[in-house]
Amino acid sequence: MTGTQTPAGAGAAPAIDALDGRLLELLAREPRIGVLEASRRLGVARGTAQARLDRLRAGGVIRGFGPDVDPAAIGYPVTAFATLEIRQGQGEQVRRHLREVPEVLELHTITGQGDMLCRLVARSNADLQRVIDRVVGFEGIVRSATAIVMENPVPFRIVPLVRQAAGLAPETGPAAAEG
Amino acid sequence: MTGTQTPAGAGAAPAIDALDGRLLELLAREPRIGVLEASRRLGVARGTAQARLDRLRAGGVIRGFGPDVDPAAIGYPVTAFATLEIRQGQGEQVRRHLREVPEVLELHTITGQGDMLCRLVARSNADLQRVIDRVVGFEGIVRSATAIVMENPVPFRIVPLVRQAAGLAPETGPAAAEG
DNA sequence: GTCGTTCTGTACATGATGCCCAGGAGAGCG
DNA sequence: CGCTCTCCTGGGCATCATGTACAGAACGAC
Repeated sequence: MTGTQTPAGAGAAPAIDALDGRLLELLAREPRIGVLEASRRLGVARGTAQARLDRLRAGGVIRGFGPDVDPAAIGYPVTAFATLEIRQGQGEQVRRHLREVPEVLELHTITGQGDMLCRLVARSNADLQRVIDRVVGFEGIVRSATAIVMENPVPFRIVPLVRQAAGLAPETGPAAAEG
Repeated sequence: MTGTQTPAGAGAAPAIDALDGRLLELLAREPRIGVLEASRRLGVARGTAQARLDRLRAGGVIRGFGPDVDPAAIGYPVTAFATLEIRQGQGEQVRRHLREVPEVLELHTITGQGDMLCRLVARSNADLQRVIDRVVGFEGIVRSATAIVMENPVPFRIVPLVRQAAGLAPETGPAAAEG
């Protein structure tokens, strides 16, 4: 470990270099790839690729390799974002409430006192009503606004950001948005 | 393609059963696990686990096993959501514009004519201004509102939804929110 | 110049993978 | 009731990747 940096809190942020960036990009594009195959493609020794990967994982850059599950494929094709206004001091209760709702895929607290933003999924537009009722049916929530997702022109991606962080040139190929 | 919508193949989306659900949960919790180890934990033959996994992947339930990269760890600790109002007929241009911005991690079109919602990251609050300027500095965007994420009480998770879809009992353990 | 770090190339033992097959249990159908 | 189809089981096999280790070379820092 080169543990000179000890950034408390937010971002550890050990800037990644070009090799890290290429490794991450490779893993994002072809997750089934192994360390050995990755090292071949990167043109480095296997030990190097392995050391880099270990370092990225230890440094928290790679949180894990969780399966990317498509909610639509398991019966939840409708996605929505709900903005919730929370009564003063009810934040913790609301958090606990929303954590219990499976259809709440993620929850953020955002600027503006008492505001939260959450991503929801539902089995249908009609079912979304049920989900919203359950979500907002809680005393601590004083107001809510829901926006239904119609299309997803840019699915979640990380590769372009990784390339930028690694000092690599922006993608130029035909398919310039993956990962 | 639009990642969230159900693909044209319509007939697909076969409800997953309990074994599928447990397999998905296992993979979500311990991604480094192999098929062999998974089959042991599930108490089924290896061939069964392998067949189930293959089926889940073929059916689009598992899109892949991409590395879960933490933007904060590569120098982008600030997250924000921006709502954009788009001028009639400029949607496609705006999409292409936003696709070119690495800090745009995902983009959705939402209800309300001409509205989009995107997730942004930045190196700092000050840097966020630069990102927003780049995002909204485009003729097709007539208005925008940004909400900075302060906390993330529920990071993106899929396990509770999978359990529900698979007909398994909701999580009851001490740590009831992962994935 | 010398030290410390990183990368290289190689080696080895272990274990997982991909693939195959015969048999058995269960569900649905005629 | 008996049949067939599907799925799961349990085993085997060859190949391949993994984890780990080590000595030497390249590079930059002091």
